[in-house]
Amino acid sequence: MDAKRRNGGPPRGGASQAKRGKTGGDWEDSPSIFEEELALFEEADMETEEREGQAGHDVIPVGELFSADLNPRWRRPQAAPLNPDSDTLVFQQIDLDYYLGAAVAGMPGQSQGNVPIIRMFGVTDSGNSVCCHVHGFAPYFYIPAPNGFTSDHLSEFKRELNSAVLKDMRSNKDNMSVTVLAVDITRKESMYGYHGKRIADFLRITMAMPRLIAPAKRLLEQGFKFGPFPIQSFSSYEANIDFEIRFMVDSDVVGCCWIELPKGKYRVREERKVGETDVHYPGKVSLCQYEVDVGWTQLISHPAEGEYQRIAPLRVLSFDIECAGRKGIFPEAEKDPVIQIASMVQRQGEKEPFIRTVFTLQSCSSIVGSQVLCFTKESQLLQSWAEFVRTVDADIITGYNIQNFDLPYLLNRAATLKVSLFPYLGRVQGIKSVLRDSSFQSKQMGRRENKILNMEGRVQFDLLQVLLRDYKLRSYTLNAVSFHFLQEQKEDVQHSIITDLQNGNEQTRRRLAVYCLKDAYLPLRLLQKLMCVINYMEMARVTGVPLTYLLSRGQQIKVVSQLLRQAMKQGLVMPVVKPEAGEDYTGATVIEPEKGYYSVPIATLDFSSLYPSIMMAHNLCYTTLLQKGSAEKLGLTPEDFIKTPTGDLFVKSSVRKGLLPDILEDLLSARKKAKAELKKETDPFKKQVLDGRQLALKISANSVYGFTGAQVGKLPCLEISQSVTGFGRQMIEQTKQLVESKYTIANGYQADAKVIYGDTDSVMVKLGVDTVSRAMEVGREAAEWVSSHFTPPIKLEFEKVYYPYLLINKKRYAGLYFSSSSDTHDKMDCKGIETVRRDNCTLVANLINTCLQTILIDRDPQGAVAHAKEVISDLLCNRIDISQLVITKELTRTAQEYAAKQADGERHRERRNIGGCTLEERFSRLWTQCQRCQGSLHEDVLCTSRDCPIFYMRKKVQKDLDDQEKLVSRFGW
DNA sequence: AGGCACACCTAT
DNA sequence: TAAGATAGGTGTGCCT
Repeated sequence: MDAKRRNGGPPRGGASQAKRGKTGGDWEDSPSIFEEELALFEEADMETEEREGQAGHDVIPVGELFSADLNPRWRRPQAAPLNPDSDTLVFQQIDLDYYLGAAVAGMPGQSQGNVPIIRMFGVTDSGNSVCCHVHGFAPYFYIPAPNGFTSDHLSEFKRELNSAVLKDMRSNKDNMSVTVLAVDITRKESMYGYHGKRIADFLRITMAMPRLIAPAKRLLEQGFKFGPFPIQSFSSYEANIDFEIRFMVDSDVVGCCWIELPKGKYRVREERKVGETDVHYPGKVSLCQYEVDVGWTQLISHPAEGEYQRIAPLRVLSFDIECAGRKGIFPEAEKDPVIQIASMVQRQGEKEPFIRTVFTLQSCSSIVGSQVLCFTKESQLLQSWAEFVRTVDADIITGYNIQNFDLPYLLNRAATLKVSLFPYLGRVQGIKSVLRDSSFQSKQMGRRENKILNMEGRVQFDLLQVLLRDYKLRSYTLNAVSFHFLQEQKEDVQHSIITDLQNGNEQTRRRLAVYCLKDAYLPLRLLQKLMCVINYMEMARVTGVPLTYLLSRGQQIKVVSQLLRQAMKQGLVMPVVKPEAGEDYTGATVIEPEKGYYSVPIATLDFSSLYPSIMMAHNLCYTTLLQKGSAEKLGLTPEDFIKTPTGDLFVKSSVRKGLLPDILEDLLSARKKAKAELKKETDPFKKQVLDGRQLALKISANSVYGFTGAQVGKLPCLEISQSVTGFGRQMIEQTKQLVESKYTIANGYQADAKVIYGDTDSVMVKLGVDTVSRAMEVGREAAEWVSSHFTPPIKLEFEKVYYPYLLINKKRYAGLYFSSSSDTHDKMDCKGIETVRRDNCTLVANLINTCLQTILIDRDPQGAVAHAKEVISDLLCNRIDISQLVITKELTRTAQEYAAKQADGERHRERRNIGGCTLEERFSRLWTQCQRCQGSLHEDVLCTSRDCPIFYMRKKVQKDLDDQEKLVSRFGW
């Protein structure tokens, strides 16, 4: 059963269904468009056949045996011999982690016991995979040296701390004797607050393993005594940095960058036979073609510039599974078999997948353009697919909801069938892929329960997760998403008949296989269309975090990574603050709207990148903040610092340039550069990369402010964030004053200009001009003039003209948007109105949308009212498809809660109890019909149950009609 | 009826 | 252990 998308949706969009109207039994229809597409791949393949070997499209009954040699394409290109004495090894690193292992002879670092080893995975230009073990890097943190501390005290401090840490350990299963590797005195300065560039002695404490940092920090905080010093509590610095980030910052490695291992500086690992082990010179442990050891200071990391902007020919594997569920029951891996797995493999940068294959249980007719492998035993199917994954050696694994459905299902199914060789999906031999539960919580995304599966060296890039993070959509089913972005839909197979198709014949199973293949193909198409891989890589490069962090972590880590890099250059260290929620601070101003319908052009002026430019203009940073009394203590004159609108003090850049302004300048100038290159570039692929880059740079710049205001965060600084919003409030107010004072009749203009609305960084101005082009002219001039009143890089820009403009309320308006041309509008822009809100059913959204069009384009408000009345009448007379009345989002979530509850068998706690309505009742109300009126839409049996969707929607539409009428009378049409 | 707390989702 | 920010409209439930 196609379980993961079975989120209980109502029959979707009556139209497409009525058109197709296929039910079980009607299977032997003509080939679908997708099948023709697949067949076209076959023709394209003929050309490359000779070079890459046979694609092998035939149906292959595999039976008891399986051999990867069935298809020579599966393997990566042969790797040329690598001689470390004469060859440099260059690869793009795509995943980076660390493990604890025995030291390798000849490599730097501790030689005793288990040591942390960084592991980088990547791909060379020729498409060969690389696993690189990086040795000698150990985790560390800082504390301020106590008064009177000299190098004579180092060994005693180290000894005492070491024994304290050892004593603190509950169990010492690794039998460690040395936990503290080193303690050094270094000259550093805290990045928090300006204190006259007073560089002080810090102790840099190097630990043997990353997990020893936290206890060492805790012990030092709690109060630590050593030598002649009294017991004291030490604050710590940079003790909360992930080990991977620590390494990347220190070695100047960023996510997805190119790594060069110079000749003579690394060692190649060879394949070892069983029994030939040598603990000091280990053999290959990974499935990668090249496996090497290198000292952490020997590798060269190339900044993503020039030729190193390129992307290696990564292998992207997309897959989808089908299981044969029982009627009406969510498939359970313990009971329901996996019957098909379709896989498509594409090289990043190429247009089409070069491997298209489907593994089926039982026979299946051939499909032109793809390889069908049939199995008689499910366990064989599973094991062979795992071997397929290992053979293809994918760098990126994608699909739709693979993280929370397909992969967990396969793993659990394999465990049920005792397919012992299945759960080794990573690139490191002998590391079992294990399922874990995790819950990720943020204000932005709420609580999200996720399954986590380790697959060392392969990046799991679940398209659903990407879409949930980056796009606000009404529905996240693969079908809806494909339609939205590709105007294409899934193959038409009702999930309820999947089991029947499986139990039919090789023709019905073929139909299922085509469906399954398409579900593996669509994610690839979407990745390509949305440029996800490229955009994520650019984000990793810009912010310096590993690719995987972008999907598994929040926003903060990206800023931390950049902050640490900038701080290191200046000898600054980042304090560890313990997160505690405090009082909210004041945010932006929303100018009281002059509500109404404007049949004159309204010019809109915006501050571009308002918050970043405020931080740059006023040098707001941790390092420039003057804490209470500091100004006097440091003998600063009033010329040395500024007072922000919130009364906070910051030194000027003449005294010290802040880190945050530096980061922002780098980001924004890099963005300018990327945009300039984008303009010049002709190669579409390079263009995509550059566009992804400029987008990443913009997003990164905008997230710096949020980081300083994140009270439960790594380094909140409300003085910065409240000063930023304070400046913003002042600026929007001043902008309003300036515009209204200059553009007056008294100053020789046609009319007195009026700012009718504004939010945070924008003002909407009625300039009193008649035409769009005139509004553009005056708007441009006004923006430039206002800009001259502010400190660079703060800049007010003319952005667009609305004509006409309907201002309903704060954060709710609509208008025809003119920016590229003054003759024709680019679009109808709707903000905050039902049409853009996902908590409304499509009937209401469509109704309002049509009304707005009638009002704004046809300029016929009476027509809008008439339309609303017509819809009401349709509703009362049963002429509206019930699916139009359902809120997809609500439905999806309720269905998911329901499914989750069924899966757990646990008592479900209502998050929001609506009128004592239980989850089951809610589910059934959304899923089917109101229990009382049975969904009747006729007025005679008007249902007044609060839980009746019809009643609810009728009320809603009625209200919207009222609103329309109110609008008409309010604005005097 | 009106006020309040809360949920949800958007604008910026 | 990790988690960007605040402002604000609209609707529901519940109390007085």
